[in-house]
Amino acid sequence: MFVSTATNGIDAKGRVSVPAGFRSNVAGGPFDGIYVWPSFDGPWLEGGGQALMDDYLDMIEAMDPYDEARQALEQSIFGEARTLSFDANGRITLPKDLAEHAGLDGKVTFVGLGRRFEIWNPDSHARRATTARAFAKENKLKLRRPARLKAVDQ
Amino acid sequence: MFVSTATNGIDAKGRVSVPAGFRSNVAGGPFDGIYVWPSFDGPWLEGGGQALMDDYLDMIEAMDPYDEARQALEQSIFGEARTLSFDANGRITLPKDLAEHAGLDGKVTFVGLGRRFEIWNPDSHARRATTARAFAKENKLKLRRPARLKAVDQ
DNA sequence: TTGTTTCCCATGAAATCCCATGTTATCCCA
DNA sequence: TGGGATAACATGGGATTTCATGGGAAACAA
Repeated sequence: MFVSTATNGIDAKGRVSVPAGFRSNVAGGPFDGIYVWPSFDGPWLEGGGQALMDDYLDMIEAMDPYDEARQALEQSIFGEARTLSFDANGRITLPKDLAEHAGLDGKVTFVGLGRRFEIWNPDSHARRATTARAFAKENKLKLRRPARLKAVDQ
Repeated sequence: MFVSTATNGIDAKGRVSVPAGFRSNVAGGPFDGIYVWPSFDGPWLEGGGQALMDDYLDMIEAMDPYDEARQALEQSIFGEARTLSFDANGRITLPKDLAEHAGLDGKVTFVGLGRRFEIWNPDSHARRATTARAFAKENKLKLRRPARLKAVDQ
């Protein structure tokens, strides 16, 4: 599970350390690295490990082959995603176009969100985190008991 | 189940002993430790084990992916949470920003609340416990034996 | 060549591990 | 039921490892 937030630097070669907790979370996969693609929702990046991509594949395969939404998702996720491998010190090299999409420069913020994570410009993320906290407080009642807990007769 | 209240010291390195009863409650999980994040409701910390985080993940994933409330909750829970591992003696190291959020200094109070627990400044907790007791007395008639909840495969 | 990418090693700071100790709680047996 | 033995717990401090980061050399591409 991806949790917590960490800000690391981008060096002159475009390298960024992936937080150690994120790395251990994808360890054991078919390759030593992560999948990253531009969010189609805004100026940040989405990422995850093999397990996340398998989930998306299952969801997409459950749709009809020529469903327009399916084709859009296939294109926007699988078409845009990169496999970024770790170097011996746990860094990835961020491709320029991805850095551009997210407005990354100098420093980047990794945000764990459970099954997946996001990569943000630190300033943009700080603003978002502030509003999110207020919004979470107002909307906490939307959290409902998990579906896997069912009432039964005793 | 997390129950009872205990107050332990923070040492110079920021280490705190987690009450033994809390530790045994999360034993057997994928890592030997707890998840802790700042409450978005006030100056204290929320915590739990893997089971609690799995519940939150289920609840959040049951919401519409583009619901703003969902994104705010994802950010405020998973984005802010830390995995704090126990050392050989059952201590965690409290990150400075978490200690700051809860106004912790010298001593901390763990409060068991069933599926989750909270971490408080001992003085703040004493004040809250007093008002909570009065509130419970006024609202005791709301207690009803619920239908039993059982975990089921989905 | 010239620029880019990958691999390798160095370094300082921070986090973690390991061992020691006093105190409290629990066990056990008379 | 008393009371000593034993184990569990909370705490302190030094040693070691991990982590993030920087830079050079070798492989590769244009």
